[in-house]
Amino acid sequence: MKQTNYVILGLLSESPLTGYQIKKIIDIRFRYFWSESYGQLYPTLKELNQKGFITIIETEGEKKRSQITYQITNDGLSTLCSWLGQPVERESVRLEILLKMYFSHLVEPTVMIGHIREFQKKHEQDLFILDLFEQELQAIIDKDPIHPYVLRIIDFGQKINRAYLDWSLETIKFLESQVKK
Amino acid sequence: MKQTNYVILGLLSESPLTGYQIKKIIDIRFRYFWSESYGQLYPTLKELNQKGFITIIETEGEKKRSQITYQITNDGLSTLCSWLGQPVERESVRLEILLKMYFSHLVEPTVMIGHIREFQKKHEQDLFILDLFEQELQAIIDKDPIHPYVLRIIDFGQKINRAYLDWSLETIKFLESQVKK
DNA sequence: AGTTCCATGTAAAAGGTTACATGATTTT
DNA sequence: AAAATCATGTAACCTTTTACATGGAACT
Repeated sequence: MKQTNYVILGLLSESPLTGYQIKKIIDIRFRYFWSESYGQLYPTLKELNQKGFITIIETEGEKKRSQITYQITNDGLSTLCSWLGQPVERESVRLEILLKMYFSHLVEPTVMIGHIREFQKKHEQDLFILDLFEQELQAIIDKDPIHPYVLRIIDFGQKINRAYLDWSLETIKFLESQVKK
Repeated sequence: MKQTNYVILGLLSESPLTGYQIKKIIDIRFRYFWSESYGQLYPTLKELNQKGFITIIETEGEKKRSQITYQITNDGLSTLCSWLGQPVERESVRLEILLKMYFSHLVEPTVMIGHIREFQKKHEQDLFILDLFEQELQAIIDKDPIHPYVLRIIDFGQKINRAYLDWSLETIKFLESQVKK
């Protein structure tokens, strides 16, 4: 079963959510290690519902706005737990910037400097947001047993982004030394 | 045009290669930031050939073993260079281990400790190989103007893998503290 | 009145993996 | 003689993105 299923089951194991809310959570909290598109999410929600791993609750409960809130079932929860026990299989990383860096001796060093500055800007922002998250979470760390787990994934993001930024600085320095030649 | 095209063009910009050799280089040198399958590579080589970005040389030049060596054309080279000038677009990272970590409060801490130890082992090996690469390259750094560029991508790999390993150690420590409870 | 956000969805295309087939060569 | 590696390729399948359509609600 594709991974999208488990992301959905995992998020629904915490609380009932709509497809739209699931997408937002992935975009914000999982941004630096996961992504999903609507074209993937909505059909998968339907499939999970058909299989009985999730059910619909309070369709148009109070609001008239069309929204479908899903809840995980016992079947869904045990499927999720059995997946958690399986060995980690897929680890896919594809960084175009490294591909470009590798071949960038073919163009002016300034070209690559531009790319890396963009990369740097993006990951400075990511790190900034993660640091905020961490602070907020540290303040309420004991309120929920999940919090220390969340902190671990925030820490991962921080470490990775710091590595990205270190590399960017060093690489810009190197490329600037190439310009002078 | 999909990224596979540019990986191929990039590698052929250094020297003529067969599809099989391209695959091996990607598996070894680009392992920690890129991957390609044969099902993707061979058809793409055909397409690039049809478009005139690469040509076939010395098909069965000396050896009788069926092998097709490709060479980049001027068209291919200028296509590659124009891509190098375009802003970096896709940066896809999908780490199942973080997904599992996020939801792992649902299972025994020992389960996740097992997963992380595997992860750790894998990236210790990666780092070991990168350190070897670095040493070899440092010894011949002045022999080719490309070498300092290659060193930059090795450095990236080292930084990322060190971040992975730091995180693994800290996270195993945290999970072990959860076991005792 | 217009824009933005909420919210769901689909169809087509693109991207990518897996499993298989084939056969030569080299190593054990 | 068997196993591993070199080498190419394809077809089926799965996964994922993109672009579009729809319309209500909230904000400005």
